[in-house]
Amino acid sequence: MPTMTSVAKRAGVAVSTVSYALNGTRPISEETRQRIFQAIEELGYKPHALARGLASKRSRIIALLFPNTDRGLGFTELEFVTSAANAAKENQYSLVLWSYDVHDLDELRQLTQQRLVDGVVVMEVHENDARIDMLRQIEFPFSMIGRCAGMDDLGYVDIDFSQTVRDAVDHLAGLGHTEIAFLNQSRAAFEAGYGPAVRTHAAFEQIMAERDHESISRFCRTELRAGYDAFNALLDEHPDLTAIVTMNERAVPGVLHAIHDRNWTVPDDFSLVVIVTSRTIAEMMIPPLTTLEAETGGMGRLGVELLINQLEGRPPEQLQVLLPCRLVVRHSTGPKPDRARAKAQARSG
Amino acid sequence: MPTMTSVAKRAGVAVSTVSYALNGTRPISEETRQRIFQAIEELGYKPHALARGLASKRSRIIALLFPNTDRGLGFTELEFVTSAANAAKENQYSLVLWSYDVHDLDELRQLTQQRLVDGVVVMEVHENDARIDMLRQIEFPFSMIGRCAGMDDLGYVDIDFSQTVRDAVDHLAGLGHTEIAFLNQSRAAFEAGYGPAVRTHAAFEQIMAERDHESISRFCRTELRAGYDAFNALLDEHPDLTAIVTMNERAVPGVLHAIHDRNWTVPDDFSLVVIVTSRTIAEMMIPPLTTLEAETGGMGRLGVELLINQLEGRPPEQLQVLLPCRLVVRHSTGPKPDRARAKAQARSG
DNA sequence: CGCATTTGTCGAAACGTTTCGACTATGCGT
DNA sequence: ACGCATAGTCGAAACGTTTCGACAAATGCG
Repeated sequence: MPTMTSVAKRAGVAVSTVSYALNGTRPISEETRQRIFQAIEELGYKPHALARGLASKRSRIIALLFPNTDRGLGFTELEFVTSAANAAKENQYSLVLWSYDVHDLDELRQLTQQRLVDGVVVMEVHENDARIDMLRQIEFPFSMIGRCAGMDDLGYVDIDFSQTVRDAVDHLAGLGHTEIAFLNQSRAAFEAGYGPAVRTHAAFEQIMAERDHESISRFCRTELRAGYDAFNALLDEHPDLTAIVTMNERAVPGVLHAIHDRNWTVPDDFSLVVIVTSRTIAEMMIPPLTTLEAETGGMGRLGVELLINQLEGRPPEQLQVLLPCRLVVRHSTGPKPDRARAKAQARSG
Repeated sequence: MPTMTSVAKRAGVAVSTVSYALNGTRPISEETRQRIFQAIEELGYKPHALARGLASKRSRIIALLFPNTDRGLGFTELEFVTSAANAAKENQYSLVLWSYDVHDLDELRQLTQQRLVDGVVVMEVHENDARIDMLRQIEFPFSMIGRCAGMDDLGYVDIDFSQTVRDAVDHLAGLGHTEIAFLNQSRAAFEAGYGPAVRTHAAFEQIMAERDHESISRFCRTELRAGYDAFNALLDEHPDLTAIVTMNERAVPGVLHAIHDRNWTVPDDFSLVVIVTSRTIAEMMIPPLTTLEAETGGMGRLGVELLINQLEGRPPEQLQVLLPCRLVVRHSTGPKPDRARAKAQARSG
């Protein structure tokens, strides 16, 4: 396997000269450069990543830190991972995947001490996140997907949850709906300070307050059955509900089943808008869902770029980015139904 | 940051001794070992991954090679990636993600020459895969998810497509269905030699031949609209069809729409079994799908373990693994409908 | 024309490990 | 008592880069 020394020999120069030519660290005459690159070409030389990293103290590897839940990542996170990998590659970095045990802070410390990676992108940041505190304390470079408390000087990229909820409610209100509920993710996630759950909840409350409406919301585990039960519970308590906003994509099938079991159809009898989800999910349901779609790909990319900018000492264009979601109207939302008339019709029909 | 030299000083031994103690490369007296580990503890020392890799010529990093398609990975692949990362971690390896351009072989060669990784796990292997040929030629260690031609001595893990298709057909036959079609993935994938598409096709043909039935199958792009059209085309040509087997999960919603638009219901008027998919997908549809579910998590793990065994010179328990899929009966399959009677009823009703 | 700067290059010292050969005790068989 | 393997340790040479200081030649400037 060719090494830098063999290249230097063949080109008739010192190894340091080869290094300068390769990295542009110092000026090199055009003629020498030519000779060097020719030698490189002929030998098929590629710098040894580890040696380079050891000498330069920069491995050009970054890690993506993702939570090690039992049921793997959600859909949204997938596009995320691939786009992060692509973004890293475009910047000549490698991306390593570190799953972490949420409760084992020490593991994370160990990992950073190995000096394998120059920095980490932390996924699923919580409101008070011990990991962030630690990284900060040991001054290890990082960027975040999501936000946490006291983050004024930290780089992050997140979804603009507040605006997204507002857009969802506005869409429904535009169709005449007034009795709207919010179906959150699990109470556990909320109480753990999971950003999306906390922020959407707060946003919904505020928006309803602005509209002088009661804020009806409910937690729901991220699974079919929980969605089914949650919908029924919600309608038992608030029979006048005509629409739901939710970020709980896994519960949606359950909700649809429950609606179906009432002999209602979507969107004639009930409207549903799912926020922060993807087109693929939306099109998988029947009927196809009206959504507010996040550009998750963009998030992975931005998270990586934020980190790399920081590593290279480049000032980022924006240290903190809030991404909007795009409203895509499909077939799960429609005008507010007239339940009284519907009932009368059913009786006469 | 503490280094091996500082540990050696504090313990009053040579650096090489520390190395031996750490790796068990040579015998160390119990007493010295104690002193060394105490020093390590006190200093909070962790070996420098790059230095270790450089000196030992083994980075303990492996790469997962995934295709860089525009629409990102499918759902199935997600669990896959996370389980691979976990398996690597459990074996004290790091996993880096390399997306590759299918057409750029040179890029792959470059990557391997960087000597960053000890080996690669190749995803989505094709029947005649140039990448595999290259890796083989340069004798770079690898394992495969999927199979390719001439792979007798290569390690791989794949799904037992043939058995899976058989199980699907048997399930439908058990319900009385005889007119069954297979909805494949895109013709492009098939012609590119994409293993799953090729193998399921072949299996279906053979099984139908065994049953003395015509083998009706059709290619279909992996998207909603294509599923819709494919179903209609299929039923125009073969009006007696009562069931479909498919591995094209993205087309399924389209198929369901098309069925719905005929005023048919699933499973009363038509049965559908989706193979090599996941529970999450199955539960997302209405009605929940009868599936043959792959343990994708197991695949990622196995692929990684296969590679690591090879790297460590351990003989693998099994060099080649075929994973079965499990039949999960939900609500998209039912007894063969009696179309004639149904029609008569409709006329009289 | 002389002096300071810049350009282009070199050699050597890092970077933090592993590994090899060599050396001293120690215990063994004879 | 004598050689001999073995346990336990050391020092030094890798591994393949980057980076620093030095230096000669070329260039600019008053």
